[in-house]
Amino acid sequence: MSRPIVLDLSAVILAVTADQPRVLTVRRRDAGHSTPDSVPAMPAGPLDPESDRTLELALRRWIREQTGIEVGYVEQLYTFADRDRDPRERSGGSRQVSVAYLALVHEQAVAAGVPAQWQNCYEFLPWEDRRGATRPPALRAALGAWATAAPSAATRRLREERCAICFGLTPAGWDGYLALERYELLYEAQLIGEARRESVPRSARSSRARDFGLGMQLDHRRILATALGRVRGKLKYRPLVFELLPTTFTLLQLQRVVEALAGVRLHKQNFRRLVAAARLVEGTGSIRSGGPGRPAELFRFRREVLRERQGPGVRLPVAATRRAAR
Amino acid sequence: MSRPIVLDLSAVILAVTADQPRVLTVRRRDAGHSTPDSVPAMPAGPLDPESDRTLELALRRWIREQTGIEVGYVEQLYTFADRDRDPRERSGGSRQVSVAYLALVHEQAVAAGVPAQWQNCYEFLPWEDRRGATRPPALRAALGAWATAAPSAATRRLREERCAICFGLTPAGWDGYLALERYELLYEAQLIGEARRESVPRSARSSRARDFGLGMQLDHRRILATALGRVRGKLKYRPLVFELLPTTFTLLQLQRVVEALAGVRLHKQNFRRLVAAARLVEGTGSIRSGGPGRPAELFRFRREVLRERQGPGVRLPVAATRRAAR
DNA sequence: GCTTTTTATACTCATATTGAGCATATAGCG
DNA sequence: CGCTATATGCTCAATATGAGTATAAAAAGC
Repeated sequence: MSRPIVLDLSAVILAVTADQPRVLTVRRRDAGHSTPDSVPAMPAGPLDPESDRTLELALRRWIREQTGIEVGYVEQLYTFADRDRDPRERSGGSRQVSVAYLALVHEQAVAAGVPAQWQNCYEFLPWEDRRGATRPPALRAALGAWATAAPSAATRRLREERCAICFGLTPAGWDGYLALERYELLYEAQLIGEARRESVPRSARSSRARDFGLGMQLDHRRILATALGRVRGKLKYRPLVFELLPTTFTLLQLQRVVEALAGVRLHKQNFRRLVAAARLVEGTGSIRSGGPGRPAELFRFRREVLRERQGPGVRLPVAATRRAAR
Repeated sequence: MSRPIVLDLSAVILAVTADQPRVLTVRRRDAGHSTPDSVPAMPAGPLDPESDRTLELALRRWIREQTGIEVGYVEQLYTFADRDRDPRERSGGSRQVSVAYLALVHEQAVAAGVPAQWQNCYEFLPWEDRRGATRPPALRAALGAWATAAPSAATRRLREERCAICFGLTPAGWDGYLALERYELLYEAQLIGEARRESVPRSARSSRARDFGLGMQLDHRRILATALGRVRGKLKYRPLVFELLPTTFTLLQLQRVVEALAGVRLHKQNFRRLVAAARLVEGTGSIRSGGPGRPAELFRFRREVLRERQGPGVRLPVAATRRAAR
């Protein structure tokens, strides 16, 4: 019989806390991984072809077992199956296929003793956060060097064009949806640690190459980039944000969650006009004070919007993302 | 060792010809299927975990072998893995997982002797075509009957609400993107032949239940619905249409392809204003005559639009889809 | 040759949406 | 009180959208 297939379920579990998108990571204790235990990974585990009726049920089971957390909204992301994406394969093991899922939750405490941890998504993909001045300053230079190092003038122009589109240096501006394209560009440019870890024996690794952001096990950072791109795209036409918010919230809370995911700042007055016009939310009458500033009204999601509007979501203004590109 | 996993690649290969979206189907000759050979299926074949480096390469290999056609644009759609989605499993076989892909091509002739065939997508999903008066007239009544037959008043209201949203009976109008939701609704309502074929022994099948549209093998119609929804959504923010058009085309050709996929009619003058304003195309100067009417200028896709615009695509006007709903 | 039909393309116009501000209200704090 | 921070209301110009009208240029029918 031919080499067997192992089908893994992996979960990108996202929450937004304190204006930051957070991802739930585990420190895997499985044997067989060549990467050290200290490298974070997504919760993941194999499908049991006998007893798991659906992929989603298997996924929820693994999440529960590995993190103790119950997830609500879940959606399938992508299936990763390139050969040698897992070093276990090279040592003659089975073919490792991974079906990745996206889950959205409110951040909840991890039980004591469970080796799971919430981490800021942008620690792994720092170039994706365009809200402040915190993006990696050396990135642009490194990309320029990569383009210059092209073997031919034509390749060089292609590389420059790709960089310009991916990083918003064109009139089109910054497009949050392209998170995966950016990851793959940086991977090709050897600016992602995993690119070297997987293709070169440990001893021969180029020490000159650098890594922007923290690394993850296997291709889990690619999976995270896929998830981020998907969320950013879907935000615009599905009411996903509300999965990440408490049942009642202020408009600023809503805006901050959108901004955290999209990675850009928005114009406050226009944002509230937008959600008001789209009738995405309704006031509850009650008011939340406590912090500084004038107290804000609490709102809740209007489910009825699904009946009233096509593609109900928070359409991000393009200009805001154009501004962020500067 | 536990029951093995077989990973299939299946391809929804779409083209648009004569104002109709077409899908490439095969008459499978494999043994082991309980469905008769005359039922169409998508091209599909198992991943060879030894020799197939990536899923996409395996997919292209299977498409070539089964249809003789070379596909260009390819994108992963979804992974289907529910238990018992394939009757081969029930007879103690391996777990059947299928990674579905979408491919876009220009319709090309199938070589003689190859058991592949182009068919109109809307023959399988007739309710998805809202361009004319051709939608199944009895569908609405059948859905109404299903809602009425609900076991409780609450369930009934839920069913009615789902029908209204899915079939555009609300102020939100018709949303082409919801193709999969509609399929699943009809499946639940026992208005899809496959729903009965799979859950009930052949002898006990309800003869009263009906099927709107032609059936396909296994869950391939569900996969087709997934593909249609994906194309319709992505059309709006990616220049997918041009994969289906020759290098030069008239604006009416472009509009007809969009309409065929979206399943709705569009306002001609506004459509050309839209593509002109988005700078998606550029005139070639040459002119195509031959048919009736004033000759039209030939246009070509402007690749540069990727640098200039965010989410470059054919944003369908919502109102057009609202009109179609009436 | 003239009319009808069919398609292409230009232009109009009222209305809606967007981007960017200004202005004012109401809290906590030193 | 004055300062700062947030909430919320409102304006205004620039664009985009929906729905037409008008005219041009071909083929087909007679």
